[in-house]
Amino acid sequence: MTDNASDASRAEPRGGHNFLRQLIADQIARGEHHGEVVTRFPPEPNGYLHIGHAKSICLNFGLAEHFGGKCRLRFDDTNPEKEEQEYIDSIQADVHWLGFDWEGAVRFTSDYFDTLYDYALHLIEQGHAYVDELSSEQAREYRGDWNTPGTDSPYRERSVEDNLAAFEKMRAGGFAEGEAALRAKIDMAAGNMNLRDPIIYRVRHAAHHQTGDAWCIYPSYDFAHGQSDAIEGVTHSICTLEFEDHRPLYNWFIEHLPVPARPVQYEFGRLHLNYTITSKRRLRRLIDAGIVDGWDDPRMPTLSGIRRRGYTPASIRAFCETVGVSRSDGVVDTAVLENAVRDDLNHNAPRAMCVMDPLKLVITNLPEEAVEMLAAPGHPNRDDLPARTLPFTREVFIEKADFRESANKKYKRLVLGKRVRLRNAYVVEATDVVRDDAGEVIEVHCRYDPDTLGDNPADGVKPRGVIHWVSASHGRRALVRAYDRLFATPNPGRETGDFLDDLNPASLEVHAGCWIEPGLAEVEAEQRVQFERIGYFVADRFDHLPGAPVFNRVVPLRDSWSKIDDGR
RNA sequence: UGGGGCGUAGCCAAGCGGUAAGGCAUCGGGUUUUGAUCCCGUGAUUCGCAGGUUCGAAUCCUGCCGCCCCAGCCA
Repeated sequence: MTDNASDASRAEPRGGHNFLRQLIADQIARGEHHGEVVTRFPPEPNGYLHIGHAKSICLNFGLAEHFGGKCRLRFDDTNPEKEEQEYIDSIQADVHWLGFDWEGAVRFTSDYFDTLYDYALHLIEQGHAYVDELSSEQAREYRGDWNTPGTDSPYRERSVEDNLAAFEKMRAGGFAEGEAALRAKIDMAAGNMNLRDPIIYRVRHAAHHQTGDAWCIYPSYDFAHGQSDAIEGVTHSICTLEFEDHRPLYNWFIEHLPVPARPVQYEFGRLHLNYTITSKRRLRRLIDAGIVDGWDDPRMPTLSGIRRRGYTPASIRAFCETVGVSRSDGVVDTAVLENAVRDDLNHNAPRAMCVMDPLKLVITNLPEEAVEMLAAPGHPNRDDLPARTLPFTREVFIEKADFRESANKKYKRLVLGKRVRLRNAYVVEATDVVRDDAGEVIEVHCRYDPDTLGDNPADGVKPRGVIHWVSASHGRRALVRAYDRLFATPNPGRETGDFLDDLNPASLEVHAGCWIEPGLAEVEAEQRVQFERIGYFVADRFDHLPGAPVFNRVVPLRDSWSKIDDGR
């Protein structure tokens, strides 16, 4: 299956509760917002999007979709020193991949720099803002702390004319960075630190990726964000919990400025996943330390990594829906994410066979040149997926783990002297083994029962189970990477102090000598498939070549057996 | 010691004065040519703790405890 296949069935997933969806439904019922809901996804282009952002994307776009409103993509680009075009591109690609389209053109906070500048002027003229020439160190001292009220800056009571002139000097490049900043005149004794005369504009002699050298002063997040929301007619400005105590400031600006609309900020709890990390700093360390291959390594929690791992956009959306949206800060089990993709792939991924750790099985009552083409379904309960054809030959490969010389009855695979069914083919009975000089079994001999295609043996002795296989003469070689979670502990670094000490040493196992059924060698990159009895896999987005197949394991099949009994 | 939040089953999460939804996980049982899927069944005398109001509280009041965020001219 490809992404489009799963997008086709974009049913409203059920499960998690979303307090914002309910709140908006109530508002609309009361006749608010004129029935129109406008949201936005406002990333700063300073890094790659990760699974946590997916929750915000699904929330903002999902709400607009649900209420027939609009959602836009707006880059919050007020800090040119940390932002890059590369991120602007990757963020757009990731949002699209997730399955969302923003209304109209991509927006940038920098689109509104002129208006924002005028708003700043307005604040100065109204006596609500002043240019502070305290250094940032001095400003920190004046700010006080949680237990000490701040002290007014000596520049706080400058005249409007004075401020206007100083602000113009800032804009014209008359100040070096840190020498002056425009601040809102609110309350230096406020319990909420955000209200202790917050910065509105600061000096940055840096070129901006969108506006070039047009400006050497840039608005702060607090000043730019709400006003941009107002300019765009955003009705619900949704952000995460840590911005909660910025809300009074958000409202203060809206109330003191001649903005065209009055957006309202709402906060929700961030997504935390156990066994993973999402901090930009730590993710970068994984790359720098060479532990992963880059931002899109299949083990990374970035959307590009998750995509390369083989997760479907639909499964990420379903996951976000399952997790729900609330105001509490919880930690979601990674198993829920894995389960979401299993759900999707179980329904949509075609089945195939792959032997990852091969052992030769010789069917001695089959002539060497015999090739029987067996039909196999593409999916056990979906006949709309195309069937496949499996060449059945004298020599096939089975998994080493699927054969034992002796085992108890719980072992439902091939045992010397016993029977097992080859998936989609015949029942075989193991008769002999061939050993190498070290005594290791390198070949198993068996006889097959030609009357067991679709039937049990006539003598009533049923096979113990079903194992997968690939023709040794007609199968194709493949490279398979078995990925697992990157960390071995639920909260990396919590106990050890350094998250790098909690790595899962087996997060990647490369299987170079795999055998896949012939039809599988020609699949396209990003095609997903279930290797029966093993798990879900995807043809690598970049490394897979027709004729030189490379598969990534998305997630193994659920396995209730391995944790119960080893069958010995 | 200040300000803002959050505490309901292992994990998410409803409930908002009338006697504890749902999902994931777990554990039983059934079906099965994937030890998968699917299908049934399975858990809180109790809602952080302690008091109080009430015929009746997870829901209201008081006090306490725990966890998260805030002292960037970052977002």
